[in-house]
Amino acid sequence: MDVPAGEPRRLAAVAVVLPEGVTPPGTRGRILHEALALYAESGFHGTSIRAIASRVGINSATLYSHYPSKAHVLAELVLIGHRELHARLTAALATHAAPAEQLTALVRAHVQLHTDFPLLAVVTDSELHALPAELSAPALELRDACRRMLLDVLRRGSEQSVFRMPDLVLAATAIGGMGMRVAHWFGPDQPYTREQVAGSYAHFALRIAGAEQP
Amino acid sequence: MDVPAGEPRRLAAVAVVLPEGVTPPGTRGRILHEALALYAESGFHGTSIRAIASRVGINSATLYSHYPSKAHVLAELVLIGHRELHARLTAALATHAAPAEQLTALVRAHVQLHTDFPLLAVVTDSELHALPAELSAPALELRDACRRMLLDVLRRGSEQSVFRMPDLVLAATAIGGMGMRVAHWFGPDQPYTREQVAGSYAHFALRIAGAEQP
Amino acid sequence: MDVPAGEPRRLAAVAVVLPEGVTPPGTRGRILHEALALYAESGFHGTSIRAIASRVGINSATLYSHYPSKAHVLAELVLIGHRELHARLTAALATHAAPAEQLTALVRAHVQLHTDFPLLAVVTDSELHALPAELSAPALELRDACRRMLLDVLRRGSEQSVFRMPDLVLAATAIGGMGMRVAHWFGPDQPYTREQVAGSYAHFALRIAGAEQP
Amino acid sequence: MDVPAGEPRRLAAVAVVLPEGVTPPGTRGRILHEALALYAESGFHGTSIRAIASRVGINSATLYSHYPSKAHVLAELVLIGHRELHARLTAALATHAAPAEQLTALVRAHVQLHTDFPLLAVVTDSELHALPAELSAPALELRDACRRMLLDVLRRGSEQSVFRMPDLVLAATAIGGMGMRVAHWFGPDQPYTREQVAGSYAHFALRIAGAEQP
DNA sequence: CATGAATGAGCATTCATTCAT
DNA sequence: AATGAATGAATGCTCATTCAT
Repeated sequence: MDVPAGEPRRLAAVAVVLPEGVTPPGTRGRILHEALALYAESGFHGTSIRAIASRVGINSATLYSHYPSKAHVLAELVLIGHRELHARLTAALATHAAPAEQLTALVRAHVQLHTDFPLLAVVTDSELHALPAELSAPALELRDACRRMLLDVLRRGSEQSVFRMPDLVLAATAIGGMGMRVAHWFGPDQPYTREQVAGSYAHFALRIAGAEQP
Repeated sequence: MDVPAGEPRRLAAVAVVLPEGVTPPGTRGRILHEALALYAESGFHGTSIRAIASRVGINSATLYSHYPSKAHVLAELVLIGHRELHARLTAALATHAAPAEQLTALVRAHVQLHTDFPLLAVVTDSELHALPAELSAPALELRDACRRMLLDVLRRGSEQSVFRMPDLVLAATAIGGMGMRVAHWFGPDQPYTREQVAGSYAHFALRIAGAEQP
Repeated sequence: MDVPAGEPRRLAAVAVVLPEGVTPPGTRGRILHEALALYAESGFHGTSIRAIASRVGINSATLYSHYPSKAHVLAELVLIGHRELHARLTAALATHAAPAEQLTALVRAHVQLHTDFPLLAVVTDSELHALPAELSAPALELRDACRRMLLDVLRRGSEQSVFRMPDLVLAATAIGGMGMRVAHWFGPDQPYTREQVAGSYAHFALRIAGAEQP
Repeated sequence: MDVPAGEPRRLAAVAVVLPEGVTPPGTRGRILHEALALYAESGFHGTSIRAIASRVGINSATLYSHYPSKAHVLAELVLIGHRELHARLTAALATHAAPAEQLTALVRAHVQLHTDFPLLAVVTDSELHALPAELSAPALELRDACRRMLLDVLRRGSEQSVFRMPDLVLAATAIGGMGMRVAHWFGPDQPYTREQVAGSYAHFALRIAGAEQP
């Protein structure tokens, strides 16, 4: 029931994009790019240090001049992804004060992160568990903060009777879950723009929350 | 924004459960069980044939008396998962004729598959891409059939003006996506029963579809 | 300088032929046939017990009802080959009393063994060394007897001044060596009959021995 | 009828010798040496990468820093062997213009290659078929060129009525075959020098060709 | 006689990582 | 910063052989 047509690849997107400003320059940045492409396609355990190095055009030993281990490369990607999500959600939340507008902004931001950086989102969501606890901890804190933002908005909307939903936490899981999945099917082969998807999903979120319909 | 509290594990569930009647007997079935546990926790590439064999209590070479390769073990799991989903959705669809009731039944079935067999669902959804095309093909056909069931119900509901949504396909991706994610957080550590989750999610789906609210 | 055109296969012939009367009946005989084909093509170490069993159409365990080990199958082939050679050479020697006629008969028999049973000859010559000493011993005795037959004929011819050659042993190695190589290139793809090859090689042997030319 | 006394070993020689100047330096060269010894004794399939590495004194993984596969090690040996043969035959041919002298030089060179590098000759002749076609192709071309050199000399000798033989191609197979076999029995345990063997075999070749005897 | 399941040892190869240069 | 060589451990898988049925 993952809707757009089923190909065996893990995601539909191809372009390897990282948020601006956060990618380190030079070889270190190229390592990050190529690792992202491979981790997204084949997963952390399915990707070898040699495969990354080969795509970068360096010797695999050289990678260790830039990162202390294969896991640290993933950790940096996972952290970049979570930081970008957290920053966007924080900014979205600040644009409005009313829960309905905040929920809209939050979901739009969440979805657009997944349309703008689908590879990063897939890696951030699906490969985090491959990291040892001490490397995933910073990302997990950000993830928790993001989760609380959504729950807070839903709670305030409920308290103000702007929202009406059977269960707050379940609504949050539903809204979060549908957004995360976008990274897997969004890509150049389907007809929607990022704004269309984000807008529709924000609309769905309002409906899930039981917001008064305009 | 994956809501219940963040631990580094890939899913919250622990019990290894497979649908009744489809698990082969004897050693072959035990291999399937232990492989499911490991594939769910560490992924296909993160799981070694020796790790599976060791949990089963057999020599790793013995595994090859039952499956021709590591990938065939995954292929059987993935196929079982898709078959169970397809069977449940088909049965759900048959219980009613009206789109709203059908959508409710469909989403309840979809969600309950993810609460009843969370490990299988995670493997089915996340590890399918590790298979060579010829091994994933049967599952992909079933997946496509499931996708069409959901789209058909939404389409008929729209045509009968029972549903009202901005875009049919996007609604389907949202409904499907939120259900798939359930496998990751549902487990013994959270307070909801399978019926509560299924009921709430069916409710959310109706709202996403813009169904007339009672 | 192995003359007919160079293909990567080990020998040109294809038909799997064993001497009449010596092949055991039933499954045991079929094992011998298929083992011969595989040992000739890929060598003892390059052939697995399962490959033999698969060609025979039996389970690999069944092979052990007929032979105590993989090496014993080879040992039987090697012994059959040496027995056939020894029998033919003995018969050839008995047909005449004069050294020149004896040498002719001996070389014709030697060459024809290699044209009649090229696979067996290749296995007999090239795979014997893969056997443990106790399994190869009976064949080695026969091989030694064959060697002595040739040397004796050459010696008697020399003593009677029918032959005239720089060195007896070296002549024997040359005559033996050229005959052994026949198994590698003789086959249906080249224009000579077994009689033509045998006749020419016998002629060459007489010349090597420095026999009076008719 | 392989004449010098029968031991179960594949060849009588022990010293591992490779042509000067062509062996790569350092670890790569040592790998080549030890692989030659083992391939000659036990064949390609009977030799493990670990056995080679152990004789070299390196970890088996280190071998892959020098050769991409076990087959590539054999391919290099087989190519060295064929190159050396081709070079020696070419040089031999150039020393004289008359067919009889050319045949003598050719056979002396052929035989001496087998006395000087018996292990290499055995591997070159007997293990080539274990290579995939693309790895054996360069050697097969050289082998073909060598074959044509011998045939050309025999043909010119026949045309000039210096040689007189029943069949050109069969004479070539005989001359080539007897030379190849030398690698198997020549060694420290027998009384002939390389020059004695080469001289006698050249003499035999002239007789096979039916050359006018001085 | 034949089998399917089982095994311990071994296979070629790849792994992430280290280190001297 | 970058490399080629090196390594110990591990990879998926095949080996010849055994054994209960």
